[in-house]
Amino acid sequence: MAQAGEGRRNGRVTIREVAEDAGVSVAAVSKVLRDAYGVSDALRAKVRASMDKLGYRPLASARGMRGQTYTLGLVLPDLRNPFFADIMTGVNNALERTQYQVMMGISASTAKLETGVVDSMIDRQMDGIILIGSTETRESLNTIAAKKPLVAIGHHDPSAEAFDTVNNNDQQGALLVVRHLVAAGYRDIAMLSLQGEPSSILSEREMGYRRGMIEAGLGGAINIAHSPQIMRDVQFATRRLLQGPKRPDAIFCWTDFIALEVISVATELGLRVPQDVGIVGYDNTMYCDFAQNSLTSIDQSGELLGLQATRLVIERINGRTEVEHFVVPPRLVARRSTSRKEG
Amino acid sequence: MAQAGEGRRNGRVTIREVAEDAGVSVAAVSKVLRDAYGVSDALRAKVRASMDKLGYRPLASARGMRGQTYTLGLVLPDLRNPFFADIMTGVNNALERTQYQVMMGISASTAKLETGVVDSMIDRQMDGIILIGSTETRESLNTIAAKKPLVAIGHHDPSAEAFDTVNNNDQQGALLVVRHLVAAGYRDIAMLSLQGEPSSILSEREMGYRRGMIEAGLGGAINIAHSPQIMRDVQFATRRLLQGPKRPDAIFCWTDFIALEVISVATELGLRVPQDVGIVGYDNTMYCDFAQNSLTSIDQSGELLGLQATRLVIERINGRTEVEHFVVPPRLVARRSTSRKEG
DNA sequence: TGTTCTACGTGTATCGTTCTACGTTTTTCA
DNA sequence: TGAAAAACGTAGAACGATACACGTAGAACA
Repeated sequence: MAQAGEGRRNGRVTIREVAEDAGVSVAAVSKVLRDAYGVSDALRAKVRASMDKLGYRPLASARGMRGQTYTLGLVLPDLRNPFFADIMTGVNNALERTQYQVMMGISASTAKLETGVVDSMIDRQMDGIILIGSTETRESLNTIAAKKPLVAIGHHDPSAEAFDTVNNNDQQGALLVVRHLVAAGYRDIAMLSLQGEPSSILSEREMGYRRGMIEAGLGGAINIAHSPQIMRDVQFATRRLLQGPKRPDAIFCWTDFIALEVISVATELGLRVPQDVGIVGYDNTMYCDFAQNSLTSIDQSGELLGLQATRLVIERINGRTEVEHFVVPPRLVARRSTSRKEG
Repeated sequence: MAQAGEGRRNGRVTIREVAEDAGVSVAAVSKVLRDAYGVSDALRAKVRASMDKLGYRPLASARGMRGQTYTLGLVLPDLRNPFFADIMTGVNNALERTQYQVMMGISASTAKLETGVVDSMIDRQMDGIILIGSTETRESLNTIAAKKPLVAIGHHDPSAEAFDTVNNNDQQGALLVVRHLVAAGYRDIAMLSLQGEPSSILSEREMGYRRGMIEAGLGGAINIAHSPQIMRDVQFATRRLLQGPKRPDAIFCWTDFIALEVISVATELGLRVPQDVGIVGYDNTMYCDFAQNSLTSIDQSGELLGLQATRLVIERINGRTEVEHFVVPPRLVARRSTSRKEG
C-alpha cells in the first residue's frame, strides 16, 4: 500500500512524511518515537497509525546524530565456545520488550582486536557496550567507559568505578572443583589454563585451584599448565602433562571444550577416564551432558549473567552512575568424568 | 596529545578539526577517507598525519547520512553450532585489509526473528548483508535485496536474480553419506532432519538422502525423522527411531552436534556405535575429531563459504548487478562412528 | 474576571559527513 | 608558445532525526 511514493532515498519513509500524514509537527512524531514527555494519548495514537500505515522505521544514523541509536554492542571472545550462547539467550530475554537491538562483534581473545571492535562500536554510536571476557587493562576499560555505558561480563575488578561487572565467583568455582576431586580420591590434580593475554577470570580460577590444593594439604602437587585455545597446542600440552615424569591423576580445564579435547587425548594415550585420570571442565555447556563425554563441570548460569548485564547497561544508559558489581555463585555438576567409584 | 580540545561532543575529533589542522578543506579530508579520486600523495600524507595526531575516527552515523557506514551485517541462525565460527573466520579474513567491519545478529532459525534482525540492520544502514541459513521466502529475500546488497549462505535458489548465494552442494553431500554407509555395510539408514520452518539446505539434504537410498536399491528403507533443535526433542526423536519396530542400523543427522546427542542416546540405550548403529553428521566441526566422538561428517569448507560471501557482498556494494551463485563440493571425512569393520 | 501554573505542541538550529558543481593549477601536445 | 585537457582543490548544500526554546490552551485558585 506504499502510497507514500514521495520517498526519495531508497523508498524510505521519513519522519516528515509521517508528520504530514498525521497532520502534526515533526517534533511531535519524534516525541512519540522516543516515548518522551508531553504527548497526549490521542496524538500518540494518531501518529502510531500513520507510522503503521506508511511503514515508517526511524533511521539509526539520523538518530545517532543527535540522540541514541537504540543499539547495544556485545563483544564475544569467540564463536566456538557454546557458553556464550547461554549469555546471549539472557541478553535477548532482557531486550524482549524494549526497543533496543543488540549487535555482536568478536574479539578473538586479544586486546588488540578487542580494542578494534569496541572502537568500531563506539564509532557506530552504540548506546552501551557489554564486553565478555575482556583482556584489556582497567585503564582501557575506563577509557571506554568514559565514552559509553559499559558492563564487563567475566572480568573481576571489584574496585572498578567507571563500569559495572557481572561474574560468577570463579575462585570459588575452582575451589569447588578441587574439593570435589579430592573427595573422589584424586590427589595429583593439575590445572590446564589458557595461555595468552592475562585474564582476570583465569587468574581467579588459578587462585581458587591453588587455595583448594593448599587447603587439602596438596600444595606440593600444584601444577598449572598453559596452552593457547588452539587444538594442536592443547593436544601438545595435554600429552606433556600425561606423559611427564609425574603424571597427574586429574586435570581441571579452564573451559569445557578444552576438557573434551583432553579426554580425547587421554583416551588415545590408553588412559581410562575417570579411573586413570579425572577430568573437569567449566561452564557446564550442553556438550557436558552427552553420554560419551559425561563431563563434570561448573555451572555459572550464563543466561542469568547475560540478563543482568543487559539490565545494568540499560540502567546506565538511563542515567545511573553508581557502580554495581553482580556476582553469581557457581555450582558443581558431577558427572562420570570424575566418578572413580563406579568407574 | 588531544590538543584539539574544541571537541564538543564527547571529546570526539571531527573532520573539521582534522581539516583545520592539516590546512586543507573538509572535503579533501573526506576524499582521503574514502580513497576517492582527486587527491595528491602529498595531501593524502598530510591529512593522514593530522588524523593520526588528533586520533580522528569518522563517525558512522554521520557517514551513513550521505554515504556508506562501512559496516556489513551477518545474520547467524544460532550461537550453539560451531560451524558458524568457521564461516566467521572466512569473513574476517576477507575483511582483513578493507575498512569494513562486520556486526552479527541472531535469527534463532525463525523467519520472524530473522526479519526483525535484518530490518534493524537496514535501519542501521549496513552496506551489505550476509544471511546464513535463511528460512525466508524468495520474495522476502528479494525485498531485502532491493534495499541492500545481499548474499545468502546456505540457501539454495539457483534462479534467484536479486541476490547471490554461496553453498556447498548439499544434495551431493547427503549422497556421499549414503554411499559411504552402504559401502560400510549399513542398510536401514534413517535420516534425522530439522523440524521447523522449511529450509532449502535441509530439503536438498533430504533429497540427496532419498536419491542415495534409491540408487542403492534401498528405497523401501527410506525413513526421515524430524526434530526441533532442542535437546529434549532430539532425545525423544532418537529414542523413537532406535526403539521403534524397525530399528535403523545407521542414522544420518543434519548437523554434527545433533549427531553427538544421537550417539549419546544410542549409548545410553546400550547400543554400540558403530557396530549396532552407525552415525554421521554434517559440517565436520571440531567436535567430530575428539576420540570419544570420532564422528564421520561432511566437510563443507565453512571458511571458504564465508570468504566468498564476503567477496560477493563487497562486489555488489561496489556496483556489480549480475547475479553469482557460488557452489563448493562437499567432502566426506570418515571416522570411527561408521567404521563397522574395525569396530 | 484576572493571574499563575501546568500540560501539551511546534518551529527550527544542529549533529558530522558526503558529494556536486565549479574554480584553479598543472600537464600535454602540436 | 598557446590551447585544450587533465588533475586537483574548495565551498556549501544536503541527509533525517533530535531537542531546545518557545507558544498556547485550559485548569486552578482567589
